[in-house]
Amino acid sequence: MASPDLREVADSFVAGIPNLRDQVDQLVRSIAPGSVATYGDLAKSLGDIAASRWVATYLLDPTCRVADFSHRVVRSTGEIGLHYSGSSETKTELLRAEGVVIAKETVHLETYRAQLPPIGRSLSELKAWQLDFESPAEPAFRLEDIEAIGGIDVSYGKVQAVAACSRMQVDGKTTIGTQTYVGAAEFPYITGYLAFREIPLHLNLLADMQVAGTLPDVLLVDGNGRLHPRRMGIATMLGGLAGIPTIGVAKKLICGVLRVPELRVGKWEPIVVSKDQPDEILGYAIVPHTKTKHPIYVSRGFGVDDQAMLEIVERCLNGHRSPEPIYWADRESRRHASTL
DNA sequence: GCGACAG
DNA sequence: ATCTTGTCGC
Repeated sequence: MASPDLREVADSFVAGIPNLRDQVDQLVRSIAPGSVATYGDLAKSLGDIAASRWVATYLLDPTCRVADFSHRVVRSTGEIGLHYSGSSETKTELLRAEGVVIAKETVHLETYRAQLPPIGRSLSELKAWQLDFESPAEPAFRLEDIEAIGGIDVSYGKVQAVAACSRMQVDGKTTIGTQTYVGAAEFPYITGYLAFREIPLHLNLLADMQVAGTLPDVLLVDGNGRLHPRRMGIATMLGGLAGIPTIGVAKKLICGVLRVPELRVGKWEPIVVSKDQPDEILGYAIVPHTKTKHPIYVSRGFGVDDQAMLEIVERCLNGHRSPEPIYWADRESRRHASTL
């Protein structure tokens, strides 16, 4: 299997990501004076209610390009909510001036709710992309053939972000080296869509490593793999795009439930879709050491079976909560980002 | 009122 | 993820 030019993979991936800010701007401008929409209405027009918190955050930012129209966006309860000016009274007065009746700081949504236009090429399309994503054939993974285990993470500075990949020997604990890549993270963080925020940085870093001949044989990714609402977390998508075996390692549970009531330090326990489906295992949780009560959540990314996955992660556990490659990538990317 | 979700 | 002080513990 010819390995792909990762710079080209990065460029074409980026080309397929919509600009959510532009789309929210367009939607907000479409709300006529005298009517309102909710943050959730806008998110649904983008294609996923999960974006509602980001929409609210964006519209409350004073530098937002549609700040002058953002008073027309209220909470799902009809409550006026916050305003970029810092004053809900200002927001209320702006709405009243446009003829909207407000009682008890609340709008009657049934009366004033605007009809929003549909948006093409947005979150709905990204969701479909995740559901339809076709991973290339997974080459047989042979644990005895690997020479380097990588860990990849992203930290954020004022303007730009830094991706770092640290490589360790097969013992999982001996450092070989770290490479970094600085770039912009354009796409916002929305639960379930982390891949579209961080993979552009990941792929460009991996492209640099491809040139340098330093690509690891397996990559631990800060985030989930199969343990994802659509079974397509960042680790799975990155591995499929780059053709590199990956494992997802997260610090918080995004979905699913623990199959057992309690975790024991150092013991893997399955995470399943629900108590009713105890056989569909999405990933595994483990409390890595005595110092912490917090588990990590590990799931298959691409090209590695569950048994090899757990063996690799175990080798990398060395007194920190995260496996060493991720621990170091996090440390280095954060240190670099703090200087930006 | 509560659940409630990677980075 | 980031914003943030001192503080508790190994």
